[in-house]
Amino acid sequence: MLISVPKGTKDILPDTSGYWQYLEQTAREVCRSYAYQEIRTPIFEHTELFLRGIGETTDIVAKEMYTFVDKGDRSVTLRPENTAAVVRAFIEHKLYALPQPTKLFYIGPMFRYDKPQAGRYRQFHQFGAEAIGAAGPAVDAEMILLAVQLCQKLGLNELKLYLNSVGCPNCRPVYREKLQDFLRDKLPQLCGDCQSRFDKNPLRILDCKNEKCNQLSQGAPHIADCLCPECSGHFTGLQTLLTAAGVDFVLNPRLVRGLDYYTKTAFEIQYTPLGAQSAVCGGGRYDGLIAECGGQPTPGIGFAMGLERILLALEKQNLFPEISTAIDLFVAPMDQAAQPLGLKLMTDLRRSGLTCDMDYMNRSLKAQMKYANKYPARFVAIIGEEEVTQNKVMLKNMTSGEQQLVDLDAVRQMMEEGKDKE
RNA sequence: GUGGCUGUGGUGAAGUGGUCAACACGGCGGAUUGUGGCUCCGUUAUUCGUGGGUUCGAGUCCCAUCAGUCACCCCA
Repeated sequence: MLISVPKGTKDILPDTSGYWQYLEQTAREVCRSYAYQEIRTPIFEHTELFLRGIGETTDIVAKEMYTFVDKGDRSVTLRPENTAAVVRAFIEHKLYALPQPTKLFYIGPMFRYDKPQAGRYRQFHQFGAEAIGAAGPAVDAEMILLAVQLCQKLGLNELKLYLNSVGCPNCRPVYREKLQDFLRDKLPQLCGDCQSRFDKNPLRILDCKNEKCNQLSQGAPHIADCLCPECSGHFTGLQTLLTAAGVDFVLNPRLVRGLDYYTKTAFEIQYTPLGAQSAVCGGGRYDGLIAECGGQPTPGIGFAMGLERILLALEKQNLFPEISTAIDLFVAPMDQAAQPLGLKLMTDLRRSGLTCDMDYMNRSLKAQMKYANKYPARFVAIIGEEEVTQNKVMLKNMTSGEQQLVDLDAVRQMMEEGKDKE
């Protein structure tokens, strides 16, 4: 019986790992230019962290976590997202003692027990950024700019930025009640999911894809109209900043985040061609989270990007860079007696940064030439009996077809000359 | 978690109850016993996701199971 990868996981093979490296590198570059520094937190944390941070009633916590008890009887959980862990680290290592705000980014795998689908895996990867310690809308703007700029740098267009404010503990309950009042008499007509949402999280009803629910919720009060002066000022301030920065956005009063910790700003970047998994990036402000996790009350904002989804979008738009497998030199030994000389040659060249490979399969010379062409190799060094006795190699330039018998020391020189000509 | 579709070699796929499971690409080997990207030749699935069942006989029908995929749900 063959063993395959667990459901919802994937091997990233050499034919695609280059795209991942490109994506990660681009993200790092953008972060560098925004002065965000990388943080690497553990893949698993105490379950308690996510219960408190994300919220016990959210779907993520209620039914999607990989939770287990370890041999020391501790309940631990594979991280389903990384904001709670970053906040934990912020408090644990007293990063608040450093000049504020603390600007961090991360790249790594996350785990959710979901039913797999295109762009949705049980182990998936997120790139995310967090800015902790600053309350004003300018950080919100920077955060959104960072996400947008990364998308632009990757060449993605057709992206839409949606913006909303979900209020704060002062004004959200007020809005919640208004919304419930509006929906109360329509309750029996709503779908089953929405009926149960009515008490738990009525804001999510606005986000329901069911057409009937959608119609019924038309005309519902907008949260933007119910914000307290503080939140409302923050929201308009952010819009002014974004407009000044030349960022297009769409106000979406129905945009709701799925995690409990969000306050004020909520945003999402969508790539519509991806269908049901069109949300490529999502984030927002979480002014209550740090205190919730046991720190001093501290404001914060962040976002996360689904890298598999970004990759899907890049693929759809043909935006992958060319990944070359070319090498500088392929060594073709005619028999095993030629191997020591070949190895020695390669070791010298590799030390000086050249890429070399050799045939290890005792193939015929013809087969070796064919193989060398797959890379392709710029040069091939043929080593037969005669070469071994003379301590030389037959160096062939694969572009020009020229070849000559040369000393080992001369090989590098010839290869560099060849490079100049090209 | 709910529902629809799919499952044949490394890959793309023919085959819809009855002799060796087409074909294409790729891989390997050869035509040239020291030389590539073209051409030609040979070779490459004791077996049709897995396990049961129906039948004289199943890749082909039925059931179960697993996996993939799409939609819902959820979210990045």
